[in-house]
Amino acid sequence: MPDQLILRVAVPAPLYNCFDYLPPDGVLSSSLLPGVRVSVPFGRGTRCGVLLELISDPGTEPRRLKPAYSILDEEPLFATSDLELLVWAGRYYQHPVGEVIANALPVRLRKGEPPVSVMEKRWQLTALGRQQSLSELKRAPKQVALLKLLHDSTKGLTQGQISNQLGAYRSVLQAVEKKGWVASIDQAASMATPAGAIEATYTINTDQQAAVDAVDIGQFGVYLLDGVTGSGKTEVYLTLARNVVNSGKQALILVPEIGLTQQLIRRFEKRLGEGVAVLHSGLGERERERAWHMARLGHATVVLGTRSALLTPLPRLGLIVVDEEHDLSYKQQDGFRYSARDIAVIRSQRRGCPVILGSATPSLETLHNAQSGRYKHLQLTNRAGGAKPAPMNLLDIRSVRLQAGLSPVLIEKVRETLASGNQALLFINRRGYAPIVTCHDCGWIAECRRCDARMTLHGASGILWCHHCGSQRRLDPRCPECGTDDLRSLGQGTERVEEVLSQLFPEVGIARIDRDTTRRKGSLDKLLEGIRKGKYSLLLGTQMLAKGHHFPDVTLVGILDVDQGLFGADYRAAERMAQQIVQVSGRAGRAEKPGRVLIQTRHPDHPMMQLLIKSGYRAFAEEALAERQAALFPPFSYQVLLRAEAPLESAPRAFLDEAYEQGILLANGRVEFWGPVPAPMERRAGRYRAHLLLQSNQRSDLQRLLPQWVNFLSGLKSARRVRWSIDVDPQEMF
DNA sequence: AGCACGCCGACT
DNA sequence: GTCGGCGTGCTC
Repeated sequence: MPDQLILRVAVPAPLYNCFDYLPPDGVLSSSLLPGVRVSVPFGRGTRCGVLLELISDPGTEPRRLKPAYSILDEEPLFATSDLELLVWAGRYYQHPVGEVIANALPVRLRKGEPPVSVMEKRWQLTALGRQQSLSELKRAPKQVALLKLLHDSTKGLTQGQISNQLGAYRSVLQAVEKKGWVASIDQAASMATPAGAIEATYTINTDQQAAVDAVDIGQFGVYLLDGVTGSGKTEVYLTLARNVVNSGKQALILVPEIGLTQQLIRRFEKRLGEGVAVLHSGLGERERERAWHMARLGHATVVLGTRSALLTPLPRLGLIVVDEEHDLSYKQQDGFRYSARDIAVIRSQRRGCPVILGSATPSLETLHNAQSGRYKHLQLTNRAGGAKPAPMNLLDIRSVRLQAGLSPVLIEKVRETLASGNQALLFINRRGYAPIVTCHDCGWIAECRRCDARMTLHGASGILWCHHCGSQRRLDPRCPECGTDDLRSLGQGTERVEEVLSQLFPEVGIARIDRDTTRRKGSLDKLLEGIRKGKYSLLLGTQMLAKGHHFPDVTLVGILDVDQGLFGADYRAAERMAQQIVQVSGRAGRAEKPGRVLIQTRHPDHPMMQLLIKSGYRAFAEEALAERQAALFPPFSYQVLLRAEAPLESAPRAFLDEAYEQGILLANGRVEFWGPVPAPMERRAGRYRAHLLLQSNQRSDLQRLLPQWVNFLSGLKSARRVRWSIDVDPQEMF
């Protein structure tokens, strides 16, 4: 029997193996290239997978193979090295390859639709065509009309434009093309071709220059770019990206979800020219796919995007930047639970190019790697123009009468700030009007029916909203327990603070920035624009305020409710709180207008807080790292979290108990098992949740265990009664 | 995950 | 007699 080519296809399904097929009937083997999409029969239906590799060994395959239906792409969408990275990521995070690869594709391509064209063909007269005298062409009036039309256009015309003018002209176009009088050019490709080296149109300071010089563009290296807000990390990114582009390579810039504003995009486009492709959720499917193709084809020289942009195929990748590397949005929280930051490091290593992790508040993992010498530590110490970091002070609010969470001292400071013509920023990490609604008579509290959580009141008028499952209901003015109409709302969210502020400062423009005011596309950009122009003097919002945007006229930052972070449910709570405080504080002030930060707390003596206030983030981080080391928590150990949830209360536990038994057996004492335990909020959206935490000093111990364990788990009967998932390097425990 | 097959309760 | 419940098994 002659060798038969077999296609190994990554099919999107929650199954851990690949599937083998015979080539489609009548397809040339030259079109069977790894990286093309393949339409295949799967179960009862049809699916669109990606060809991973060709194997030529028929003997090892016992089952009957079906032929694939068709090859969907003329050229591979992924290079072999891109596929290898995705396969690696699937193994590392224990997620089916087919779904990992599907994650890397724009939605339309995932569904098997033909790729959108990036080539906008434009037709132009050739030199020969220009020489033709039209009067000699009396017998071909249509050709004359076409040539005349093209003669009058400078940039050439698309097929669509021509048919708009002249109707059906396909055959005529072909005829004159054959004569060599007209030719088409590829617009997309020509647009992105750099006209020459991009010039440095700005100057950077010596700190920034030193950071740029320290990066070896030619080889792999991880660099922590550690610089306070306003120290100009973006200038460093821009300079490095420019150098990389000028050497003929591509730069990939990742930013947190909320950090990708119109302002940042314009800045990159202005500096780095037309080769910038932006990938983010604000784009329509076709636009997004077009940008993706531009990157894949190498036409885009800079790719700017959020988490998923990391998976974009890039033929000439020469630099990856992960801005605000501590940001949690780099970790996908469902499905394929990957960390774009961590895969960025692996991708750079495989590619042999540098990766820059930038942050004013580096994650403890990254800081640890920098201290141990695995990452190179670059520091930007000076803020632009010599601005000093804003001093932080604690406001003891024990036994202080608060007005919507604002102490009299803070209100007075806000008043002074506004009176002097500056802006004030208030940070409160809670949206809505009030987090608790209770009956003053009987003590009833409004709770979600599907979660172990209280409902948040939205709009003083009264809609109760569960922030965990999204369910809503009207607030009945009467207590459902005792019928009294003395319901009261306790605590405050951004809406109530805004209400009180507008009473206290009726003349002042207030910008509230939270998920509710920025839901619509472009509304965040609009608010930021208003702030920049001075339309608003009081800025109020949740952590969205802490990300990426700088407000130079803000001279006072007030943090309202810092205490929840001090005693949070998981061991990362303190790290997050510190990052948040420093990030928010960094929004304030500039050289000639020093800022000031006031933090309200009921625990003014908390040692970690004291350390942060007095000595700054680095000192705090050192101490937090020492604590982690003592407790052998990450980054001094590695974790995997097995989660399970089900409508039936006993189901997750039953599944996790079996998982535990087998896990212990497979681990052979090299992995610690914690649990199973109920999740911090056991019931959420009507499902009971529990998890089992695995920890080890060696990544490899966990990695060795996982494939067998996951295989065992997928075969469990009790697994059918739950939704379960594996989270490698979990960031959040709930 | 989907989807079909298969074996037991209340309906025209 | 059937319609349909979801337990179980499979997807090259």
